Amino acid sequence: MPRIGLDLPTLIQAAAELADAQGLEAVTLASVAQKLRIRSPSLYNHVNGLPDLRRHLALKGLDLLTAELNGAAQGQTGDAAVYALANAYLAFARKHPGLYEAIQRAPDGGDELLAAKSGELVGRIVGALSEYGLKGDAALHAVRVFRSMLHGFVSLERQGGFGLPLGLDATFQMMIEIFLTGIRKL
Amino acid sequence: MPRIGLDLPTLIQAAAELADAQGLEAVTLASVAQKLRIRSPSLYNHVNGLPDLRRHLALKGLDLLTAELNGAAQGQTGDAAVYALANAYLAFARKHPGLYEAIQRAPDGGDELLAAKSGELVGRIVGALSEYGLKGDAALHAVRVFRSMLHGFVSLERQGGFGLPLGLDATFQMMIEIFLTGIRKL
DNA sequence: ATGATGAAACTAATGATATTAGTTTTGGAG
DNA sequence: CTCCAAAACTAATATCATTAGTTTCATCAT
Repeated sequence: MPRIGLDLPTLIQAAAELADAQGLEAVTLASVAQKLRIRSPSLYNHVNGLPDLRRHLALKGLDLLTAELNGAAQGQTGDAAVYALANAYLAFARKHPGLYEAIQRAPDGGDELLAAKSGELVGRIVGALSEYGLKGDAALHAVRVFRSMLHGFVSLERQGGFGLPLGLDATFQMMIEIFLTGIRKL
Repeated sequence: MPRIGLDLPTLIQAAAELADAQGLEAVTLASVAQKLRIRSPSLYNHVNGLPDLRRHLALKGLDLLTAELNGAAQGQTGDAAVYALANAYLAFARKHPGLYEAIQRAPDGGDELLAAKSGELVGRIVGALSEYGLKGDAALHAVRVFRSMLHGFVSLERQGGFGLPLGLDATFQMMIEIFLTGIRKL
């Protein structure tokens, strides 16, 4: 039994790589343990079972995504900020499909940390849309619509729901355009 | 061994009820067999394993959804048709969350029947948007954007991604409005 | 140096699942 | 009434998560 020196970040990193390469379904305690050259019960020294491992993946995904969005929106304002945010969101989902899926499938009921990180991400979007003079409920609705569009596109694209992948980037840009045109009319 | 007289439609119906009540994850051969008071290996007389069962759920979901959309769009034209389609889509996803999930998670690679039914559904949407004078690629993009919005909203709503469920219907209506405003400007 | 301690690995065992193989029963066609 | 194929069954295997209990070793206090 050589002492490997495994720690939580290394474990989550291995799981994240598996998720991004083969999908979240492929992340089992058995597969992660095999990748780390360890027996699966040993993982319980770092993580509280499969649900907890998935939760950590979601947390890592939220951290990464938030960081990407923050970086992309740096110094941008108005339409440029919205486009930057949207494109960074799409880029993240394409680069980290497994982590993206982990974010979506995380049950946020009662999980304070998860809710906080999730709220931080939404806050970034709220900020970008705050310049459009939307008042009260309209602002809330606009943020929800924006998120729906982004997530719907990413989700359909990943699942191959669009058929031929031709012109997907153009579709995405047009979607943002439609959104901006729409909310200016409100 | 009393002969139960189980057939494929009954089996799929039982699985669909389980899916809608407890989520697609809860649909296992074991759980379906228990609901039918049968041993799980017996299911192989009707279905070719769990993946095949999931496929049948997706097919049933597509049939139901397409029927709902067809009914809702009957005789409607223009904006009314788009609203009717969107609302029927949302209503279906709320009423049949398990079947909706089954549709999304179905791998359509190489499955002709699945692809055909999927195409039929998309065709219904194409029809509703054909009156807006979109030419060539623009029409393709518009359909994709519409589907992204619908799916994104439904998906986030189901997962609780919007936080408080307050005003979700208003958000949805505004989303359609934004879409229609946007594509008229093209 | 050395020895105790606790963390981190292990083995063993249990229970759920899907799946395959082979067996039994029975409803219905001839 | 007989036979047969379909539809149920039992038995067995493999994979997975999880729990319990065991061993080892790195580190820190002596």
